[in-house]
Amino acid sequence: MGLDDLYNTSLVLGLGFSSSSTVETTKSNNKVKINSKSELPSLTLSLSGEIYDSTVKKVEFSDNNIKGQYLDNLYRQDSGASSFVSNVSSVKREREMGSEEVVLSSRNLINSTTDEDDDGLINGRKKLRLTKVQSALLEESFKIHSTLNPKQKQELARELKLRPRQVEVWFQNRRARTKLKQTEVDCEFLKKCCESLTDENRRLQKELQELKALKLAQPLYMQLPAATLTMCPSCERIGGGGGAENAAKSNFTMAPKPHFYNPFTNPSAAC
DNA sequence: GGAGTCAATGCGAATC
DNA sequence: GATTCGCATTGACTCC
Repeated sequence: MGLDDLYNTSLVLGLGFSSSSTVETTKSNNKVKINSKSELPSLTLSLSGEIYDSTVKKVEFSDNNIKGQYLDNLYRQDSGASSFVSNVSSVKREREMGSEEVVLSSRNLINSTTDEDDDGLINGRKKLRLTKVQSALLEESFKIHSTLNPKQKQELARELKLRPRQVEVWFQNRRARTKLKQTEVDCEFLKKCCESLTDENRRLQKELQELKALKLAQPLYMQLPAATLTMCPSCERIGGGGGAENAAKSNFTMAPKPHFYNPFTNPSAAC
């Protein structure tokens, strides 16, 4: 099959919705919203060359070179920055978007004839670089909704002159990058939390050690259950049957030094 | 030339 | 069963 056959005689049957309407569905997590107002499915029949640019109605070629250039322009912007080269080997992918099939298959046939063609294609795969305009539009669209429904995908692909699959892949990779970035941010946050908790733990351990040492150094009266010690309401001293003396003798000093008393054993000790 | 970026691929899981 | 997604991976390309 030659280019004449590919380009002039390939008809594309497409099923879609009218461009003036929008679809609305709700997806659980990603908040995809598409308005479903006056949705009218439509069937279109066109030449394969019209797929990526609806403004192109009819193109006639004087020779195969011009035809080839036109084919290239369908897949490339900014001097080759956005070239489509993908071996559509996957059966899964060949199912996608029937209207593109003719063109993709045709291009693939062209590429598959040699390992390297005029564009420097090697094994049918060349790095696609999106143009700034394409990237900007994709980013804008991503800000609005991080996932696309088929209608949005088609629309965006048509605007950007890309395959729907390429738009889909871009969004998948973009989501992956976003997730990776968020993971890195979360990781940093958790690191700081960990450091903070480690410091806090260290401080509390130290405090615990000090309290244990304090307890060992405390006289017996201080080790009484709290319920048995009552602060003297008048002088704010705690009674404790000689505890004060022991406390005074103790090497441990507390400031201000309280007055202990025990109302159960020596109620008169209160001031 | 090695590292990083990013479009593209393949596959399994989930959903309908 | 078809479709879409996430994920791991590949490979082309750029930058230093």
